Amino acid sequence: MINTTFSIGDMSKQTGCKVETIHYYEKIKIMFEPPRTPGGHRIYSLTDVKRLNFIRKCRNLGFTIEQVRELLRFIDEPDHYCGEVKAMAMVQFRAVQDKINELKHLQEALNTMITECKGENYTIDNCPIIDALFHD
Amino acid sequence: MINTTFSIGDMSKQTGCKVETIHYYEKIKIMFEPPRTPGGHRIYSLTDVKRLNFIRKCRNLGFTIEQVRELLRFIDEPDHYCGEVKAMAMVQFRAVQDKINELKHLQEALNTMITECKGENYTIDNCPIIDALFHD
DNA sequence: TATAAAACCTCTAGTTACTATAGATTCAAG
DNA sequence: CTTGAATCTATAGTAACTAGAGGTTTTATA
Repeated sequence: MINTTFSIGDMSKQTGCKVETIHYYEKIKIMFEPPRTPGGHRIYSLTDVKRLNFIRKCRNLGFTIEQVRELLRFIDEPDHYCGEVKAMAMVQFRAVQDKINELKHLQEALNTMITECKGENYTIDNCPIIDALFHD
Repeated sequence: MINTTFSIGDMSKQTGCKVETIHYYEKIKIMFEPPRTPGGHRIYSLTDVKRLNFIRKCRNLGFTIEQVRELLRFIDEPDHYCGEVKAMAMVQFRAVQDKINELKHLQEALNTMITECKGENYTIDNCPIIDALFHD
């Protein structure tokens, strides 16, 4: 069949995106309002499934909704260049790198505290972790 | 002076924590309600400054407010052991490690897309990034 | 001491990206 | 034809703040 249709539940299964989230994406207008059955249930096409997949993948890559919205503009409107997309991906790459560095610092701090702490039966009074955190 | 006092603005400067956030911490009861001036302004002590510093440091280390609340219980209530604190720090350490691994995967995916993309004058139609995201 | 500006007060609503609930309706299977 | 699953709309809740309105108090300067 060329014109397969999907209920919102089908879409949900295809994409791993919850039904409520699809409603939400429609509300914030990154998914289009689909046609309805006479009873009012949403009818989706394969294009919709692909679009939703795109959105989910972008989200998993750490793009914000607003960034996804921008990427979708590239798709929805003609006259955009691949370079624009690449630039966004590179910005995102650097943002991820920053986040990784930050977390590494954090991990070091935790590690220092953990290795210095004897644990067990020592009381809070002389716990190096509390100490490190509490006394500047 | 032994009993130095601080206005909420002083506290804010000492800790780098916004005034509104201090209000918020009071509302959710991780900071105590301090005494007031006759006019109703909050009066803080050095202990309050230290407590707020503790909270901010924990937050910067990635602890949630609820985890901070638990750590504060260790401080506020006697009869707790250092080992409990250490255990929480270790759980946090592992959580951070997981997050780092996740971000590294994400970064690889982005990198693959970026290196495959010629950018520049190529149109959206044959952009490998859009392609990778859109066509499953 | 008067006054004006800065800081503070309370309360409410907004942020991000969903998630969860309630109560009603529609659809699909037997 | 009936029943249970899926769907509908609308609203409120989540985390951890942030921002704003509109009013009062404090502090610094003239």
